Amino acid sequence: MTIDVRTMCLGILRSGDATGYEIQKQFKEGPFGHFMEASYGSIYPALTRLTDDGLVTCREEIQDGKPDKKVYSISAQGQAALADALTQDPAIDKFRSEFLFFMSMADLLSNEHLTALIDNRLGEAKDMLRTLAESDEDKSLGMKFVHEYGRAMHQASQDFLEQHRDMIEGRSEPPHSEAAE
Amino acid sequence: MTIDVRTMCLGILRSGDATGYEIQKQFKEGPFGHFMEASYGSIYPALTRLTDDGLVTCREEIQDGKPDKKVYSISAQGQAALADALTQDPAIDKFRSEFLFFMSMADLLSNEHLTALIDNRLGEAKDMLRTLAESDEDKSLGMKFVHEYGRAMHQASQDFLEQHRDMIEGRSEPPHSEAAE
DNA sequence: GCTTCCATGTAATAGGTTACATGATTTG
DNA sequence: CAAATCATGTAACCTATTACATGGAAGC
Repeated sequence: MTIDVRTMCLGILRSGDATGYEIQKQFKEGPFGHFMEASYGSIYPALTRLTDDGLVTCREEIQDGKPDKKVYSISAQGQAALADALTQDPAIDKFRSEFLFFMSMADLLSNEHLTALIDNRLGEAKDMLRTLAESDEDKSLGMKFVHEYGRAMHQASQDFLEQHRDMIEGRSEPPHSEAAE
Repeated sequence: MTIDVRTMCLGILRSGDATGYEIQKQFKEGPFGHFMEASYGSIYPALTRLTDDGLVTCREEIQDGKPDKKVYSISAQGQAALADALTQDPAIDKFRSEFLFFMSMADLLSNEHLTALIDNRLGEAKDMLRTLAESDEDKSLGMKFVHEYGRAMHQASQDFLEQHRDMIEGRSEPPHSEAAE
């Protein structure tokens, strides 16, 4: 059994009550953002099921303009279910990079294209680094650890790209369609 | 449109003819292994469709004991389709780590468990590093680049874990069920 | 003798994403 | 005035994984 969205939601709720909307933000920008993800389409059904199973409780906060807010809290049973999930072995880390796929075919791309790709990737790394730097509130040790890990990885990525981009840029001419063959 | 298994197969076939079986190995151990993955269940149907669409050609090699080998080659149309796919913007890199999810909940786990988790993760990083070191044949520039990138990242991961594991290990007692609260 | 490697393929299933539907309020 | 933010939820779709089915040969 692999960690699914339900379990991830339990994990997020452990650091405080939240709405589905807020949980999604945690996946996108929060401390979990750099190694997990989930969309509304999976989060809302997950919260419904967690409620049905008694793993979370839900209180509704009526709001004026917006739709009523549903604030979820993890229950004792939820804590237990989470602890139980942590009994299994974690799946191997997965990294998927279309950027690297593109780079592996560098000889099919023009220098301008390669430069743009690297600049974009570098921009992403810097965005992540900034996001991580911003969310610097008080956290549990575990949170600090994963936070620092993320920082280290994105820094390493940035460093690598800056130091090795010339390896692939500034080479021969872009491949012409009608060039010699 | 995001890079799917079909496109990835085209990319792999660019560096040489291969069977479905060999392609899967490239995803698992080869130079693409650290940033892409695919299983037989997706590779074989992909190759069938690529053949139907004329993007690859297939020649059968009869073997004695084993089932006949189907060796695939990328065609001119396949080259074009690949080049076209590289026109799109690559999707943002995705990293998914159940290991980090576990670590973020470190306060729910015993020191022994945390130690085991880190040791396992470290083992994986070392395995990857070894695999990358082995596949050191002659490659294109692009291949070398992604190879070095992978090396750098796994090295950074290893370094981080070795240098920061004490941050999370050797702490207070594992959470007893009946301990004071 | 058991496991792994070679080798191809199919079917059931799961899991999630994308797009849709709705709508007020705030920010640029 | 347009876009983003807040806020929830459903349904169609897609894609890929898992398990299954088959089986000889080679290595441990």
